[in-house]
Amino acid sequence: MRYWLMKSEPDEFSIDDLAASPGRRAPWSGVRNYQARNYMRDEMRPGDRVLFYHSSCPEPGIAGIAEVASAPYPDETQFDPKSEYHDPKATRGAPRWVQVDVKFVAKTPLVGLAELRRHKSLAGMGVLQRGSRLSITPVTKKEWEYITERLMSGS
DNA sequence: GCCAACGTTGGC
DNA sequence: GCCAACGTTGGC
Repeated sequence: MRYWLMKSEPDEFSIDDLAASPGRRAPWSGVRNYQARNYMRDEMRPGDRVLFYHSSCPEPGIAGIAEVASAPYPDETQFDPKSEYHDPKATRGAPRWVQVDVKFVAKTPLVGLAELRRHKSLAGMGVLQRGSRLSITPVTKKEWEYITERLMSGS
């Protein structure tokens, strides 16, 4: 099993939105970056654990935990001319973008970006790298345990 | 709103 | 294949 961090703008789709989705699950659509797509397509497996990160908002940080709940499959929005995620170069015969389903596990006390930066053992995390914009990044087991056991416990 | 950093595009 | 221009991300 692997661990991931996935960014979402809470104005668009928050951890609460995921919790309120039918079956507490939703497709992670709209990824339009090749590296992030490749993570979903090549490396994610159902059951992988996800840190749900809120970005571009007043309090950026990890807001909850989710789980990968499907294999990758084509993202429908790429075929839809009316979607903001439409990709004119994608065809059903040769889809370009994929998504996975993600399932709600828990909402947690917010672990803010400044808090994450405070911990040396998290300094290698993708989301903390200078200029990092990647919406999906791998998380190591050690980082996962550090965050869930030490930064999310109690409070 | 600003701006640094990054990814993508397209002319050559 | 290079690289300048452009658009986007995302923290502040």
